[in-house]
Amino acid sequence: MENKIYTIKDIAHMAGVSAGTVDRVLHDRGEVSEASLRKVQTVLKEIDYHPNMFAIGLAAKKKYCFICLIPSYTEGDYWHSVSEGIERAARELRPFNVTISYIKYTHADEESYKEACNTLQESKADAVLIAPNFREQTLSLAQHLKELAIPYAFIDFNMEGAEALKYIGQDSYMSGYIAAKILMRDYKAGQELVFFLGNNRDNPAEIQMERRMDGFMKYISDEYPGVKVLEFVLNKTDTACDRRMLNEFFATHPKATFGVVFNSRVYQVGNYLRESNKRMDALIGYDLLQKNVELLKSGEVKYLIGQRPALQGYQGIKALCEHLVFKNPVMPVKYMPIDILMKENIDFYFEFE
Amino acid sequence: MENKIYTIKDIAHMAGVSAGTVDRVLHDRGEVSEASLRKVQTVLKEIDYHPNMFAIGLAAKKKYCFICLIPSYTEGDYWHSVSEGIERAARELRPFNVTISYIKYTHADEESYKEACNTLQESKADAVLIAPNFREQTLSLAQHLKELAIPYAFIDFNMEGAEALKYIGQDSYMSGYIAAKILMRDYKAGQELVFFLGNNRDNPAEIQMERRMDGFMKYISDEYPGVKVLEFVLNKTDTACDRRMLNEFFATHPKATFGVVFNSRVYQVGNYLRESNKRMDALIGYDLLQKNVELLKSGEVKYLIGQRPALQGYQGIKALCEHLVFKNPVMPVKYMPIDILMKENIDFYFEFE
DNA sequence: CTGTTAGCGCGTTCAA
DNA sequence: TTGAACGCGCTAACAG
Repeated sequence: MENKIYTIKDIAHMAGVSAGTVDRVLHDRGEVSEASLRKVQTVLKEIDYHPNMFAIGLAAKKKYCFICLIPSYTEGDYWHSVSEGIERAARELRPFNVTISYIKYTHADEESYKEACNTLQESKADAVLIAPNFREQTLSLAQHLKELAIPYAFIDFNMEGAEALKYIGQDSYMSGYIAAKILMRDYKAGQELVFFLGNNRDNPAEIQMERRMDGFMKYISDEYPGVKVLEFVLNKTDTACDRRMLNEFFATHPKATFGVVFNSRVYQVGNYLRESNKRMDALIGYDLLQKNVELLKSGEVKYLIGQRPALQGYQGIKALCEHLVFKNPVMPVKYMPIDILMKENIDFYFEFE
Repeated sequence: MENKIYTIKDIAHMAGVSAGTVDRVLHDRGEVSEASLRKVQTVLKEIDYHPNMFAIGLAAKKKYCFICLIPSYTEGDYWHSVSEGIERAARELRPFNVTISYIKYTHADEESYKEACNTLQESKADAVLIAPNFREQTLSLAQHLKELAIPYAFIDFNMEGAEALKYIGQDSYMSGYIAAKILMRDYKAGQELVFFLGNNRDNPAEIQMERRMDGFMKYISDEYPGVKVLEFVLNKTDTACDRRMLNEFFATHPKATFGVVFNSRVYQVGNYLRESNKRMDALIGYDLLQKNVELLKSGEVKYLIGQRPALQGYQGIKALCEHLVFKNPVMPVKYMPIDILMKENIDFYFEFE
């Protein structure tokens, strides 16, 4: 357990070779005789050598170009948080000559995704962070990257079959299960449940929602098997239409006072409630979008489940960097915590700092 | 929004002085004429200069000695987590010549704390991280440090009146309020509440418990004003005694099925329940000690409130470093998130990585 | 008061 | 195949 910090010079001295040779061995870029190689390796085995990161950062001339394939976003939405995490990683890694750029696509728009994938294939990246969308394009992209030995990581959603360096995201099934467990605390016999769903069922991102639903239903069927579950499809954009439909829905289902929104747009329901001066007994949703958080504070939304989007972006980039730049091993899967937020603890919540 | 990365040389060039002078200005260690000072400051105001941390790390010769005054601990307990965070910070900061050492005391033991404070005053530290215990000694220690201009930060518990560089911890009142809100979900009329309390009321750490209790009672009196609340004092060490007393307690109070432990020793109650093959309808406690987590998983404990001890240690050290080494401004207060853990999300929980 | 200079540890030439 | 030499950006010591 020596505490001494060894430098390349130390190793060179001990092995009886020069620093240059040690460096060649460490980065095995050949041009080293068998004899020197063995001498250096012997020394390396004996000591606990950790290169000085600061010297590496300072000296490195190699530029790394990371590209992120993520949905485009507006201020305060989910992918905005992801990009904040990415930006944070970018700042930390800038001294290592890592530069990060983006290729954005429209979420759930197949044409847009396809185009983005193509753009990515044409650009030359050293590593890629992907928020996957459509399966087929993703797999073909993964294939292409694998052939070029370009490491790639997935965030948010794991595309089975495309073996990425790393997947970072939440266990959707369990987060659905927890949503149910939290929500049903307030349940009293006779009340009905509403699932507010998105209207684009062809969307691959719906797979995630469905896993959440499965988890949710698992809890319901275990603990509250008799509960009546209604479904209401929210229009992604047409608020006026939603409003009419919701009015009608709540008029015809007066007992439907427990709501779940499986995507991150619980604000659609929350805003409706606020505007029409209604309340549900309990409404739960996902993700801490600004709009969602406001409604949590004002009470229309009772619970939010957080999945640390910024941390996902941050860790995704860091993982690629660990692998590519620092040559450190990387765990293939990292599940994010399932954070439970209510009016009372939302103010103390943060992902960083 | 220029993206250019400026170096000291750039600044020197722009200001028409030498790099040495710029360095003197940046670290205001005098020996600079009014004229040069102004020229450099003008340039600094115009550009967005961030020194290259790697160069700093590589070049710095100054040694920094940080000392942590914290309770001694055993594997898996609360202060062990804190120290893990500190160690993580230590690893990150080692290249900046920051070394971290500890002075430990026995929690809630006034003599031990006094002695530790004295040891600290005699040792020469460049910065100090304090987990405060007894008020009087803490204030006098703070006074001493202030006179020597040694920065100090508090974690876990804020000692009012001793103006530290930073306080990092949880809002105890709110975390008590949340504990009540969570616990009472399962409440059914007629059931009784038990507060399991520690037996050393003279302990200053009890102040924190009391704030939690206040928050808890605030919720109870707002939402369940009629609930009967019982108290049970746990012996810190004498398990056999506790066991007898608990048997008697539960025998005489069959409706007392809702429990709260305001300190981190919910495992005392949980283990009793497990051993005597009992269950309470709901039991909530604080802190993710190994023992607590096990009981959460096996069901004797239903909820745990987490307060990120490791992050507290980590951020405490980092704050001192930001202030002392990097000369960056530091926010005086940082509240930790109030994490809600249940059997279902405990496996995904982590403070780092 | 100011400019110059010598490293910090490592990556990368370039001669030998 | 190797070693020596330079520079990354910054700090600190030194000479002017």
